[in-house]
Amino acid sequence: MSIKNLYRLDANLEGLNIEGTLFSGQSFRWDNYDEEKNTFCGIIGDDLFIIQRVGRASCTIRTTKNPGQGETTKDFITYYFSLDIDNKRLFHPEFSEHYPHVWQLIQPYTFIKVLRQDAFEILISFMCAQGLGMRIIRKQVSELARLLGKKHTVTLNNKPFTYNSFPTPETLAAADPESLRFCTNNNCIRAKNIINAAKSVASGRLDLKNLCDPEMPFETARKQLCAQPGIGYKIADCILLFGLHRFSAFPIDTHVRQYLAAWFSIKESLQSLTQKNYLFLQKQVSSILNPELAGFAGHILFHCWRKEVKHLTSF
DNA sequence: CTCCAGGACACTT
DNA sequence: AAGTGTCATGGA
Repeated sequence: MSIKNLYRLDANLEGLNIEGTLFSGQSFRWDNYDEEKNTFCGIIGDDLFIIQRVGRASCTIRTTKNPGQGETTKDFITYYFSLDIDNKRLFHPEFSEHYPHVWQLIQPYTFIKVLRQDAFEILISFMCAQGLGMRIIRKQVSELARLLGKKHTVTLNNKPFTYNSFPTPETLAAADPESLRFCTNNNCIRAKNIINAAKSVASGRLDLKNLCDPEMPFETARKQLCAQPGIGYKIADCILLFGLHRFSAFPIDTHVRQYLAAWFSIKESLQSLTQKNYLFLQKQVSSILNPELAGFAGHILFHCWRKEVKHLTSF
């Protein structure tokens, strides 16, 4: 295994709330880097990223990533952290008048970015997310990487630092369900579904690049995802939002249901979440949030609800 | 022991 | 098509 030297990139990431962004529960491969203060450590593809906050609006990034052809590392960061999206567009101007209490509460969270993450990694990660807590989801994802991902070692602070990439579709497709269940919270059905999805991607039957293409209608993309065993509307919407960069996708889970009822007085939100009700709630949301970026905005509400109201700390 | 955690699916009406 | 029950499993 090769040891690469990290190089330093100074980037002015104005308006990027790093802690909120990385711990908002959308990415399961970012964590605190305990050796340095205010520093976060993430794995994107084969590369390690160490991001340290410097002052209020700026941070230092160290990464193993080499600038690709025609793309600088800063370009990549801009894309990955969605710095091209102006968060002021997320909420209608009237929002603060209609929901002053919510508006006040979300102020510290309005800088949060939805990350444009790798489609396959997100596909599998959110398949691990049905009916489980955030902590266990993270555990599953890191176990998958540890068991089947490519191992890398780099020098960090003059010491070797080891991390694993997320497994490729081919590797996961070839995995054995009985051994994979140790990565899926001991759930054999989930292990099977994940292998099946990996096979679909590896064989080209499920073309993630195609799903990512804005030319493909949203509903068509969602339908293709839901055709996979183990993926319903909710997980499909998560994949669309975080992995396929469709910021209109608005996943509704137990927390979203709670805030839809508490903050926006949508009483149907407390009824059972049937498919019909799920779609009905999404329709209601489209009249509250900018439909084009509803999922992006929803993620800010999601994070704020969990932290400010539920006082949850695990992300 | 009970309840909850970023649901999905088969099985009735 | 729409509603209801069942499955699954570790952690608080």
